[in-house]
Amino acid sequence: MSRRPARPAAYRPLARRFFARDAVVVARALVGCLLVHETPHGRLVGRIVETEAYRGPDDPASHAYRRTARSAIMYGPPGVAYVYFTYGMHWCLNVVTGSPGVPGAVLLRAVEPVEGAERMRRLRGVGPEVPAARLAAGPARLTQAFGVGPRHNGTDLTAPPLYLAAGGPRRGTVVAGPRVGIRAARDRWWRFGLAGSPALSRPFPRL
DNA sequence: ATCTAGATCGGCT
DNA sequence: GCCGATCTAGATG
Repeated sequence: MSRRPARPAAYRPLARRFFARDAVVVARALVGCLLVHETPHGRLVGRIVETEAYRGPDDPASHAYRRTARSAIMYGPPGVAYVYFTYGMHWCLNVVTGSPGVPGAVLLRAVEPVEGAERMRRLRGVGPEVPAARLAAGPARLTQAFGVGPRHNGTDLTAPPLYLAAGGPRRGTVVAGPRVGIRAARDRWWRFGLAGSPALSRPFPRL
């Protein structure tokens, strides 16, 4: 019996057309996929356990609700990174969805480390008291653990060094809930997660 | 378990 | 000027 090795020599990037769909569809589909960063110091890999969809002029919570210098990238081609700065100190990573003129993006909120947990620990500046599953359990923790920052804004996420990859058959159930930190449109359940994952930024409310 | 404050600054009303 | 698509440490039930 030949089985998939735990640490394959390479991962298969998701094609650009994967992202050329509605943000809500892509957000749900990305749960279980992989985030890969090939750095000079080694490869960092995490399984995506939490995402959020942000759309365009119909979504008051989205940066692309209005087209501005910052949000213009969400109006561009899909499969591109949108990295923004918030709260004076944090960076968050999105992948642009839809098609030029139809804005959208998916915020990567949490991954469970698959490869490179030790390096992630150093990048986070935390010790062994933090369990591996908590190293990238939040949008700003994720970027810090993966060494992602402003230099990645506008880069292509369908090819190395920083890319998204297929994750094989999805284990577990995808659940939905209101987006975190969003007051507007709380009835739109555009936050998706792997039910019961220890790497979620926070639990999904039971309703 | 749940709350609060404080850090810190770019974007945009 | 105000306010975040956040995180951490510390206090309190």
